[in-house]
Amino acid sequence: MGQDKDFEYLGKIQDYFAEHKTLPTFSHVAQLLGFKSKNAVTSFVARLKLQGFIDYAPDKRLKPGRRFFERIIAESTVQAGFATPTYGDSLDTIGIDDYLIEKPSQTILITVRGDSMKDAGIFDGDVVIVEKRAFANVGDIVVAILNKEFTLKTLGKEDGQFVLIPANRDFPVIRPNGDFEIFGVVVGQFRKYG
Amino acid sequence: MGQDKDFEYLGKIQDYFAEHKTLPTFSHVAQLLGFKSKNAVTSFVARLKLQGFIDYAPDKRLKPGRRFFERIIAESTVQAGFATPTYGDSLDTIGIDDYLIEKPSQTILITVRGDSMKDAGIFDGDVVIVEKRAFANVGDIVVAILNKEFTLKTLGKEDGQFVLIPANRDFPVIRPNGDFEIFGVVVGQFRKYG
DNA sequence: TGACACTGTGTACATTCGTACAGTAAATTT
DNA sequence: AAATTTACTGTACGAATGTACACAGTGTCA
Repeated sequence: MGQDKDFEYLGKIQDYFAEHKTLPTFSHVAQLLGFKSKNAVTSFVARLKLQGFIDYAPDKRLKPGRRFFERIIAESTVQAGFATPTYGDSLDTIGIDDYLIEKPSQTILITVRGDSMKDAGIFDGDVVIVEKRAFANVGDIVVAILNKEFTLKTLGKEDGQFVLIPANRDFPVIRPNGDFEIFGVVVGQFRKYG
Repeated sequence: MGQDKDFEYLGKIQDYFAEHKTLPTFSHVAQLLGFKSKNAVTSFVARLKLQGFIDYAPDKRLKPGRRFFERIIAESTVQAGFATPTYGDSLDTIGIDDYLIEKPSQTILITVRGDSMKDAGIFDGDVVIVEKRAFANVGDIVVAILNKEFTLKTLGKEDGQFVLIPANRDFPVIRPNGDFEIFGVVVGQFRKYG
């Protein structure tokens, strides 16, 4: 199938975008993919456009289509392993931003310092995605304002009183005497290695 | 200062990018900002370029500069707290993808099943970002192919032999007798709550 | 085998690009 | 008040853009 080759080409264009933050011109695409004619690009682009990977800007130049940033998620199971996925497979495919952030205007990113949420898989240096709102459920990981300080803890309840529980045995459960405020709820987390 | 007006203009251009995933041409910028001449754009762009917000693509068109996507990540410290960032909604959709994925075409996402990397902060259901390559350093978290099965472990060395170390005391260190292959290296991880 | 879609080549072309240069009007400096 | 700088207008222009059309090679399918 030409499909496979198109996806190989798409990969190169995605790499170009990752590097330059803009899509190449027709001529550059031709150069990038080894075509000797710009017209080869025209039809190639038309194919990708049908599938939503590439689109046209108001001025006919190329711009990323709605699926351009999508990524394939493969399933790994400890025992069974997984196969290398391709676009053809009907696996979930997502853009990470869209997946993690639902309400951009109410969402902020916070780099976490300290190990108090270590056992919840939130390490020093991780970034948490926080949706700003005043209400949370027991069990949610929340950003709370306590004594005018922000802190990241799991929201719990003891004897009808809300408590803030760290996910690390070395830290104490906080039982706020006065009141505290919920700044937001952690809806996601990410980490970069290296 | 003209500075303020420039930033106001920059905001409009960032909005344009958020919508179109590409920067406008000089003519469109003029239109967007209410200029009647393209040349007004030339000098305006020159100013933003000096500050690193906008750059030129290989073909002289505009592309986002290194500071264009500056995302507002607040720092949280356990004791000191953090301040609410000012530009709440300038998180663009490309931000996280771009941060986590450097080589899109060689990168795949894998949903992790099992608790074998729990102590490394990789939980059941988390998604890891894997850059496909055959070589890794000791200490890297790798996806290895062992007995035709894929597995996620930390790469270690014992007596000059590579070993695969799970980040969970309940799992054994794997000392491959035969050879194993490195499928890729984990360069990032993310998780969604709720 | 022949018809026919694909994929890419090569040439031609109107449109649009970003830039150069000359000029105006207002703000800033001296 | 004169000189200079800044911010923008307006026209002109070579270069590069994306598109159109004719054509060649390859594989597919009846």
